[in-house]
Amino acid sequence: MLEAEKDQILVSIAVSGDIHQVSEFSRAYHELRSWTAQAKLVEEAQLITGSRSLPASVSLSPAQEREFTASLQSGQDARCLQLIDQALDFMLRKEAGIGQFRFFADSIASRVIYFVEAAQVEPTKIQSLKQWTRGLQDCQCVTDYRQVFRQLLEASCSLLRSKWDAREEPLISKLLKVMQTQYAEDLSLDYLSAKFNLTSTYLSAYIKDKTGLNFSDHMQGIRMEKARELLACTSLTVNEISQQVGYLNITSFNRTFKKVTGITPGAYRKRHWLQSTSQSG
DNA sequence: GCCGAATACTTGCAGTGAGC
DNA sequence: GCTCACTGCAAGTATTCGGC
Repeated sequence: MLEAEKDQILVSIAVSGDIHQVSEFSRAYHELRSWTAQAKLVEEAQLITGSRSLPASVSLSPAQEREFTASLQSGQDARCLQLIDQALDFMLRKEAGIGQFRFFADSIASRVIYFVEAAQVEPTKIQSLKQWTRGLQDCQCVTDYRQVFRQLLEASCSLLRSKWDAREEPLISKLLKVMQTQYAEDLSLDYLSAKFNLTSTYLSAYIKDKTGLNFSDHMQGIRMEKARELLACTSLTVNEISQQVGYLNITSFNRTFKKVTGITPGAYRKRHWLQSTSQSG
């Protein structure tokens, strides 16, 4: 019997008369297991007759990873979920196997737990978070994954936000608040260091030490999130959006946007528009 | 914990060209 | 004509490292 999957699937095994040794059966069993891991994440029944080719990459891109980490650490669960949704959509489109979905879920969950532990949240609260991560192992469809990720990320970000707000790190909490509210202005490390009576070099190192990310990474993450929102939900020109999110120059905005998302602002808007029209129509 | 100097990186400007 | 993408270059800014 497929012990690990006994609660989720029912398997009937017919043994060919050609198999005489236990080792042969064992090999067939492991082959079958690898096939089940390659099954598509769909709710309808599937007929699996052999191995199939799977998408090579099922993780966040390096830029998405940086943004996910920045959003997680600053307690922005909505943006974290957006990135997860994008990744799950991509995996669905590429017909990733259920094993790849599990691997992706495990890697995200362990990263979330790592950062919550690094923030020195009380162990009892971390234990309750781990319940959500265990829930990821029981997901049967992409809707399940979205739901469990939502619960996990909302709880984790809430813990991280309250940790900063609990005045254990009052300075970093204030800094993140300024960055999140004044991203549209010409916000520099010099401005912040003057505001908090520190040198810019010390402040730079302090932000990196406390959050794991640089000042630039934080600002970029916040600005790009807002830019995506404006591109998707408004008819403002790219130039207007670049100014609204704090770039004085559209060239810098275009360059940064492409670096972070992999596509230009115009292409992003077009793609979002195509997706929304195909969903509504 | 904090600072100064060197280095690395980002930004803004100017210019060009493609597409509508 | 307008918007957008792209490039090279110079200037400005952020990061890192060694030291106090």
